[in-house]
Amino acid sequence: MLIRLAKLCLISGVSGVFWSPGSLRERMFRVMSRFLSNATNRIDAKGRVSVPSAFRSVLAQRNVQELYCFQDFVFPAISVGGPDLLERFERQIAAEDPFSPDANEMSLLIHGGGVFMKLDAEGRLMVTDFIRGFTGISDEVTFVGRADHFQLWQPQAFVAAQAQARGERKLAGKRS
Amino acid sequence: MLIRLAKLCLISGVSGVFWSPGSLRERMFRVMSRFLSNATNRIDAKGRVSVPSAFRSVLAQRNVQELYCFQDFVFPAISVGGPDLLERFERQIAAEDPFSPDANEMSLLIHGGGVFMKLDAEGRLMVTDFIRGFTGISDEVTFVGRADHFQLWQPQAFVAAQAQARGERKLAGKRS
DNA sequence: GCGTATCCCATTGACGCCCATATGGTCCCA
DNA sequence: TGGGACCATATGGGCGTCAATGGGATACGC
Repeated sequence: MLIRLAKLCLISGVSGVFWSPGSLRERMFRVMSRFLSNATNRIDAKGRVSVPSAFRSVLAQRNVQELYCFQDFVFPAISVGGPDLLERFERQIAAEDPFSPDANEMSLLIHGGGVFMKLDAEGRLMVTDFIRGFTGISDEVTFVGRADHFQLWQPQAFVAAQAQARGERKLAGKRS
Repeated sequence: MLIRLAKLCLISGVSGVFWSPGSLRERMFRVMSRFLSNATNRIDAKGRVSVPSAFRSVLAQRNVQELYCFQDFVFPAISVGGPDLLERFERQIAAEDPFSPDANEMSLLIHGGGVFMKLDAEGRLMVTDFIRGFTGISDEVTFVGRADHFQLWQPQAFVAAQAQARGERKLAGKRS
């Protein structure tokens, strides 16, 4: 527990300049905080789970009311961010050849595979079948910060993926 | 030809709606009223199925009373939108040589392969043989949001198509 | 007149909104 | 420095509302 809270404490206090897309105003917001670290919360009998407070305050700072959630392209995880996330994807569609089947597939994933969700008054979200089926989540959720968004993982799947990523980096070379 | 028609679909649809000029307020409105996410509902003994509430409210915001339904150009799915969808296609045809093979075939698909439908008082639509035959739908329908329209899929066909699209994206390494 | 589609009402199960509580941390003061 | 009041967060649960579904009744077309 001590370790978990210590991790969370880091999140709110982060500051510093880093590059991100968007206008100056948007960047000013993002500079102040980002989604960092991870925490595991339980799902209650009604299928709800509390979003970590640190993540909620990041959302509040960014004036994010509705959460755009989609099934991640590479990991068995649900990625969660503001509507700007969806707009970035749509911009990406518009950027590449809009005639390509690629764009059509992209739309199938980000529109057909994406949901807008809202938190309740206590900062909890419903863990729907949409989330459970794709992630394998049953009774616990691991929230993982990814700077401009965060992810929902099945706890064991997360530690496994993290361990594998760590191993691959070790094999890849001695770069930091 | 199929690719060509798919192009027309993308031109008139996804990219055409959301990147048109307009005030921030107008864009906000459009953002709020997109068809997003997917949901699977049962067909009752009379052959009716409830359109998800989220989609119905989008239709209401756009003052869509009659639904224009047509067989999708690339997927085994029925695409559903307002009359404006059909009008965009017709404008597209009018833009080309009216006697060209392209325009001819386009008309064959959007006119010959399209119907108008209405929802009942509870927001349900009849699943006709027109829909069943083309999609393979039997007792359940998956509604899939596609930004400016939505689609009716046979549930298994949808997860298969989505999985394939995701697999191709993963291989391409296009994760943003 | 019979099959089909539309209208209307009932049911129920899920979800949103609200308040309660416990657990653990922080801060203040002796 | 240690104890205790105070606070924040995570979690549990009651309850009302609404959406999804089922089914009877009626209108319409062949």
